[in-house]
Amino acid sequence: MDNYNTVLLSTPLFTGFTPAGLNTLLQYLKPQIRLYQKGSVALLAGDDTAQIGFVLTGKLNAEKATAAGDMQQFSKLLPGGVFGDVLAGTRQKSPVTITAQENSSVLFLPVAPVLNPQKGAPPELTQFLQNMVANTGKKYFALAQRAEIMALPNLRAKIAEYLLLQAAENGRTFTVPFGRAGLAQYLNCERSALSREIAKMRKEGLIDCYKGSFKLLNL
Amino acid sequence: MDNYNTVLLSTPLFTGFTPAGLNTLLQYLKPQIRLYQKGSVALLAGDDTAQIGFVLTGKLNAEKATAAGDMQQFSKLLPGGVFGDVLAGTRQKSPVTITAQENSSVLFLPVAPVLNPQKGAPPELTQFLQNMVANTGKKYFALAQRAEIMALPNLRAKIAEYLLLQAAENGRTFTVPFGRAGLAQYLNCERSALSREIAKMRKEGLIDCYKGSFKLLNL
DNA sequence: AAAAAAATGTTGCCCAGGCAACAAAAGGTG
DNA sequence: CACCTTTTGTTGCCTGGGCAACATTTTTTT
Repeated sequence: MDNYNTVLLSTPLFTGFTPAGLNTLLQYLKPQIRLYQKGSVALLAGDDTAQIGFVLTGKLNAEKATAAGDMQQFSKLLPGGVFGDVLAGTRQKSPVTITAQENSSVLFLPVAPVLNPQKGAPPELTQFLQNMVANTGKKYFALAQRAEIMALPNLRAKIAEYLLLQAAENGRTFTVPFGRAGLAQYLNCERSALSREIAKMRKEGLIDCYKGSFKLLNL
Repeated sequence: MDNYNTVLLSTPLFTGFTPAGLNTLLQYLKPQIRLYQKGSVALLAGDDTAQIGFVLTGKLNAEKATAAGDMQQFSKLLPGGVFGDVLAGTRQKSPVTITAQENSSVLFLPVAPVLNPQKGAPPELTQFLQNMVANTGKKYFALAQRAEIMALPNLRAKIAEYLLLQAAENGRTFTVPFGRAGLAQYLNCERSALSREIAKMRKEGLIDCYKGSFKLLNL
């Protein structure tokens, strides 16, 4: 029981929890642990689950069928990874399929007793509920911010907006959480084009950078 | 009191409510109604409110400061419009400013007693809580879908994906909720380019359409 | 440290689609 | 219906950046 406590506590849905509080809550919520063999499916696109999955061990993949019919990979889920957290509250069907890429174990937490608390619900439930709502809200705003950046009319604007937002959070010097390839994907542009434009901006004296580290010289 | 019940009930956050249930809930949540003169500010960017705003009468505007410093308009809020619904649960600062475009009245609902229910909370609270979570989740998925479409590599793909998604929900013949200009904005492309490509697709016999009505002939 | 693999930089070609400018059609309004 | 406004279609021009191909640097492996 206690061995995966630390994994759960590292999760945004359990921020602010003590190990004891977590245990109390888990006793109430009655989670299930399921094991998946490499290649088996933990969540199928089209399901409407009402459970949140927490990856305890192993590695899973979130995939999505494209219009072309092939499976497009999306994100990897490592221990501490969470899935279904946004979906579980809605009565909607999952847009993604989640498959075990290695033998994995996942803890599933039903949301019904969170959204529809029973007599005997522990006070910790409130914290979890707040975390759930805050978590989804944060994800929404993060996505909205990305959509806004993607919508900008040219590459220079995208880069500038992204860097300015980073600077607003971390000051004029900061390190981005992406490699070039990842940043290109985030900004929705070609990696080569991104390099080109960054080089141009450097030549113009707007920024200074080395790999993931950026310094804004001139806004 | 009863005159704005219907407005609230038309809102996604109150779906499934009876007028009586709504009243019971409101008595517990102790909403505030505020009046705004034309031009005054109902929510300032940077605030971290913990209230959900329901427009009862009038018309407000959601605006956002762009990197360039000017105010970019976003969406209009008419009676039945809701704002702060996603924000309220997170402890984040509002990215938008909301200004009254006409004299308006807004009902504010505090979320604290929803996320942190007190003794004496009515059973209706549960339904509202579920609506809140479902509402944010739905918005998240709607936005994720748009982001995915925007990320497609060319205009034809964007249009096709959008139409296919619509068809998946409504069948081969359907009407889109946008005019051409709105659709172009949603797809993040030029209106003229959209018209051009739609015309091309029509000539190729892929689709048939008149204004907002589309019919998919060949997938 | 040598070799292999992965990430990043650089550059030329070329076309999808942004932009502008105008035409045509559809909706209001008095 | 005559007038104005808004929405939609069409078309020519021109460029930003996608794409491919290769160079260089960094990281990992043995």
